[in-house]
Amino acid sequence: MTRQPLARCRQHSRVVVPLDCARCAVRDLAVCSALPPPEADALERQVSSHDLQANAELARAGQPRRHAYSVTSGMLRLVRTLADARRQVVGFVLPGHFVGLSGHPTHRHNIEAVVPSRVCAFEIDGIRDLRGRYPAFEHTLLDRACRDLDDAQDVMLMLARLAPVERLASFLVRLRGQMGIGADDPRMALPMGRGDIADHLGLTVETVSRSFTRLREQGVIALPDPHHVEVLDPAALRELASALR
Amino acid sequence: MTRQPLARCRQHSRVVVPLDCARCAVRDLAVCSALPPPEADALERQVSSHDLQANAELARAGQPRRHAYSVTSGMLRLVRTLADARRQVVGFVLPGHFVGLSGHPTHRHNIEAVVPSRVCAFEIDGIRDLRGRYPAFEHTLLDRACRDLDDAQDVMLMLARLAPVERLASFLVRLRGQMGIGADDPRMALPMGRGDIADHLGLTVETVSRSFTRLREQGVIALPDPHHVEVLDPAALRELASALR
DNA sequence: CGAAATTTTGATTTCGTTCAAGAGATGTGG
DNA sequence: CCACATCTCTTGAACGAAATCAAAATTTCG
Repeated sequence: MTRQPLARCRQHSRVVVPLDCARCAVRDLAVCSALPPPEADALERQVSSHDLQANAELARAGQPRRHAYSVTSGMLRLVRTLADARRQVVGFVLPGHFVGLSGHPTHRHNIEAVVPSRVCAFEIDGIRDLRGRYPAFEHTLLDRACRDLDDAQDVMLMLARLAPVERLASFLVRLRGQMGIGADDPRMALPMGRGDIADHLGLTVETVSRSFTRLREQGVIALPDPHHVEVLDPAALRELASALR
Repeated sequence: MTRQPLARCRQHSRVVVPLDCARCAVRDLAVCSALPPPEADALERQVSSHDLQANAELARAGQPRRHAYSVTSGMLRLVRTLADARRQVVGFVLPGHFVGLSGHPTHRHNIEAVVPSRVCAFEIDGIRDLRGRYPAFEHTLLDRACRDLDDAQDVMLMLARLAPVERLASFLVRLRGQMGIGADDPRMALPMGRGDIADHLGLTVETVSRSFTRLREQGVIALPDPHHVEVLDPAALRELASALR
């Protein structure tokens, strides 16, 4: 139920930048890799790259769905808001991931940048076209949709049945997975604020903050600053995040 | 956190029945319709039909994923359970719907019959094969996966931010949609028990029961018996279920 | 460096859970 | 087909955990 700072809609919250797929940092992660090189070029012609500043809105709920996006750098959040400002962050989108594909003709949530980010925008029509022509592309999309569905079900269990500290632990474990952080590396960055975490976990900012404090007091994590976590006791964290596979 | 009656594992909880796709009640709803008639026959050879009695287990979490299922009659539930018996009903599966497709090699939840049901079981390998050979089939699967993902996100918002009465209202509206009940028909059946509803909504049985009572007291619904609801004030119900699109 | 925003901590209230018991439905065997 | 036993659902009372309200501490950024 956190009130989010309005996305700054001033002129340069969103800037088109030159496209350079050959040097794309997430090329092998991204859906693009599902296409053979010549067709990847065809895709490239339909794609535009955009720089977003923090809190910029890439799409708004209810708008016609014209593009899908692949994140190159930074982090996006998917946000659903009720009339009375109750908010839910459905998920965070990290580099290499794809967002915005759906049968619905309109967006079902806002897509916003958590931090300054860069995305590739794909024309929906072009995607439909490529889906029809390159089975491998459609195959990749279906695999990803299945994985997203599995993740969504993890989140559902968390929201339905876990206590606040367990939700936070589960979130940290899940995020480490998404970020590809190895079990050996204790450090992790939390680009999003407490409000976003609260709205993702179905809690208030205060409860999230208290949960962080409890994990710290129990020696499970250290908090050099609000945006950096060090996992001191990975086993304990995993134990709390029982929801995880 | 409701303890569920154990699935009766006696001999005939699951029975193979003769297959008759031509007379399938859900033929045009089901994924089968994505294949042209000759190939539908190929599919038919890989499919087996099963009768399940109430609470029979079709799959158990952790088991290798060998089949996916299309429901012909009755109702299934997808259940995730934690070590300490906390339970979540991820979703209910109605006739014409498809379940069990995922990249994961093992099942992530139990698949159980809510009431006596009939399903068609598809070999996972056969599906993979058909996906490769018939783009229209894969296309249908992707569309369905996207829709399931949208639904999952509706549920996430409900779990994260709605009050008990709102959750129940949202559930009733959603179920009516899934069941294809028209706005003109006030009656609906609730095949599942209060425990399943509670575990779907992230509440206790008591709170679900009280929420039903409150909706009844407010004149929004009537409850001829615990398994039948009559929607007296559809507008009020929709208003409460604000989560809905 | 200083102002604004974010995060943390504390006190109080509220709502859903828990515990307990009674009412009603279901289904089995006589 | 009915009586009885069992299971499910509903209702009530007490408790407790998270929300809310309030304010101090810390971080961020111009």
